[in-house]
This record gives sequence, structure tokens and C-alpha cells, in this order.
Amino acid sequence: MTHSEENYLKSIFHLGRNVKEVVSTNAIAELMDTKPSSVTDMIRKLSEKSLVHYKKYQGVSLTEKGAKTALSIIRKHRLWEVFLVEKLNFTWDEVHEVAEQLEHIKSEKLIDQLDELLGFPKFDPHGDPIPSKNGNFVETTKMLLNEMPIGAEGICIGVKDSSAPFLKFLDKNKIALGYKIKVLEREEFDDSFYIRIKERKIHISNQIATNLYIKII
Amino acid sequence: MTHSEENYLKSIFHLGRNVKEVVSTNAIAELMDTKPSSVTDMIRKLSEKSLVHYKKYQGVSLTEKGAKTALSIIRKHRLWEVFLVEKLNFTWDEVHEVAEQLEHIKSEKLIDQLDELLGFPKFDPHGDPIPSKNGNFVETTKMLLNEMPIGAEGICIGVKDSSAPFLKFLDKNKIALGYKIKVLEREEFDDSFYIRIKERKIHISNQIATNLYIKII
DNA sequence: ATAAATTTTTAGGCAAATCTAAAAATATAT
DNA sequence: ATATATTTTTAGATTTGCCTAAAAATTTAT
Repeated sequence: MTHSEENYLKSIFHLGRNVKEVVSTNAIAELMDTKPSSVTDMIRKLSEKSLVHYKKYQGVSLTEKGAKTALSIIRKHRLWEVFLVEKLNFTWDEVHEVAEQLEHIKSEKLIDQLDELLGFPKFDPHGDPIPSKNGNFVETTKMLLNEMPIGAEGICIGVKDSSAPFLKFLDKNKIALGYKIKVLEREEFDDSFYIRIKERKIHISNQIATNLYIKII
Repeated sequence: MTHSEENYLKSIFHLGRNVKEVVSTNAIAELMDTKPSSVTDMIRKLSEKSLVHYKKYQGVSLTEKGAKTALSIIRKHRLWEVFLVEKLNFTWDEVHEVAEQLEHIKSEKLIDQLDELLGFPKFDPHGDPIPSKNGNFVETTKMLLNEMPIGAEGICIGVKDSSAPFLKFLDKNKIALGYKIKVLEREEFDDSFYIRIKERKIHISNQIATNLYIKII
């Protein structure tokens, strides 16, 4: 399996969200920043390998085998992201590019041991779930803080805006991944929020709330 | 720089041992398990990029730039090997194949942080020196234990035979990388050795001695 | 329902990295 | 010193993954 094939499977998975859903040639081309004709070429190749279902002009979808492969690559990508943040002091916004390379390394032992080294994490630094070895992953109800009703509780699992200024702001206000959050009250006037985070009560603007992902518990 | 280009530079470095030495097309082909004609093609390409000195039929040698590149790949390879052994429970004989892949990952921060995580190691699990960021590395007088004179002292830095049985034997006899060794006496009859290793005195066969690399101190 | 717009595929080509087979240069042996 | 052997290069082909341009199929709009 080549890097390119793996990248296509990953893209089809991300666009399709679940195994059966059909994805268009143009959508893949746009996501991967390539030409539709190149996509057609690769789809045919993947089809011959029974990794996708494909009928001319009718779009493409992953087979069981294709989905399993895609999930194993996503598992590797997300485990490496955790590694980079937890062990090598990378910030959330720096990990993606390197993980894109690391996800293609072939060694089952490597990824199993990495999983163990990291303590079998369930989420990556952006709050996305890490598939298990056999392709299962927790389907979380992930929502933005500003969508949460008053009284709702959850865990901060990620950011939408991953720019340096925003991440710095979070640092300064001691808002970090894994912290428990409860919505106490909303300010009608400016749509800001009073929240409890890790036993502290703070006030945050709507703009902040629209960029924090919370896993509802 | 492609993976293939990097692999060629690494091979030329290993065959040449030092920057100026000229290496033959056939030698490269044999080491890399490829055809001489393929080597010629690549050499021309590397020459156009000023990574090697090349004159038709006269062999090839690394330029300053080529050597620097080769050393940075070797640095990455060896740091990853340390990581695999120290952090992911790989054995000495399992690391090479995976390190061959990892050495091509492009990220300066990644490798600097990895270096730090590992405590800036000077040697890889086979006892080979790890080049520094700017390409310097300790030129060790590495010799096999059986070549050491009586009374000589050193540190166990690697093995020649990296088969599983031999590594298991070392484990059982508590001989490991980094341990201090002194040759106390030689047994003329069977060429065996009495050595002190980490304050313990033991007796080892000539066959063992011919497979242990020692850095002389 | 048909014309127009869009999407998708085909056809043909290109660059990288490899190969085989044959030619050219260099090295070796008598 | 010349014939033989070896090494190295060239020429031409192949595969992978991509491209452009044009044709074919599908979708949308009137």
C-alpha cells in the first residue's frame, strides 16, 4: 500500500463519515488539492484492490476492507499527534503536518508500543477519538461551548481555532484539554458565558465559546 | 529531497567512510540491492544538485553539502533507534527496518525534541555514534572484546552478532549496553576471557568475545 | 423536455525511479 | 601489448502518480 493510496482512503473516509456513504470525485479532488482526473485514476486502482466500491459516474464508497485500512491510518495519525504534544512539546497547531508523515510508517509493534507509552489515549489533542486496534472508536457528542445549554457539563476536548494567539489565551486562562467544564449562566447582552472550569468560576466571551469543543458527559 | 536520494547519499557515505573517498557504481548497486544502471541515473541527478562529485567512469564522492545531508539522515536514523529501544521496548535486532522509514520524516523540531527526550545520547543501540546537529560525531576506537589487551578498559557499546539467541544470552548474563568492562586475564587453552563487568567478575568464551564491541576509554 | 451547466471520465503526456540489453570505457591477465 | 574480463554508461521500456484538454454522462434550470 503506497502513501498515496493511504491518503486517498483517509480522505474518502473523512468525506463519507461512515462506510456506506458515497463520495464524489470532485469532493476528493478538492480536499486533496489535486485534479478530478487524478482521482478517477486512483479510484480505479483502489477498486481493483477491493478497497472501494465504484461504478463509473456513481461516486465511490469504502468497502469493509477499505474502511478498516482508513481507520488504521487515522489511528496512527492521532496517536502520533498525542505523542508529539505529550512527549515532544509540540503545540496543537504544529502536530498535523508531522503526523501526516508519521502515519505512513509501517510497523504494528511500533504503533502498539506507542499506544502503551501514551497510556492508551482515547482522544487526540484536537479532541478527535482514536480508533482502537480493531477499528472501533467512541462516537462522542462533541459540541462547541456556545451550543451548550445552561447547566450542561462536559470535558474540554479540543479547539476549532488553533491559531497561536488563541492557544496562548487558553494557556493564560488555564483552560486546557481534559478539564471539566459546566455552563453556569449566559449573559444575554453580549452572549458571553459564566462557566465553572476545574472548580474555578470564570467569564468568557462568545468568541471564545464558539471556538472550544466540549465532549458532553 | 526524495527518500531515494537520501538513501543514496547515506549509502555513499557508508561506503566512503570519509568525504573525499571515491565509491564505485557497482558497490552502491550491491549495497542497495539495485542495478548499476539505476545507480548511474541517480548519481547524475545528485551531481546536478551538487551533492556529489562525479566524473563518468571515475566513481563518485560526496561534496561537503552531500556529506552534511547524509550525516543528518544518519543522525535521525540512530536517534530513532535509541527511541525504539529505550521507549518502545524494541530489541536491537528489530530497530533497523523501522528506523529506515523514520529517518525520512521531515521536521527539525521533531528530531531536536526527540534528542532531548532521550537525553542527548551519543551512541545508538549498536554502539554507533550519533552525529550532532552540525554533523560532528565522536570518532571512537571501537574494537571487539577479543582484540583487547589484558588490563584494557572500555564500555560495552554494541554487538556484531545481533541475533536473538546472542542477545538473550547477554540478557541472561547481565551484559548490557553502557556497562564498564575490564579484561582481567586470558585463558590460553581455549582463548576465553576473564573479565570484570560492572564490578562482577565473569568468564566468557572466545565466541562471545568476538561479538562484543567495546569503546576503549 | 430539452438546453445549459456541471461533473466525471478518457486519451495522451510527463517526471521519477526503476529495469533490461547492448555499447563503451577501463582493468586484468597472459 | 593485446585479448579478455569487468565495470560503467547509454538507450529504450515500464510503473506510479500526476497533469491538460477534450469527450461523455449526469444534473439543473427554464
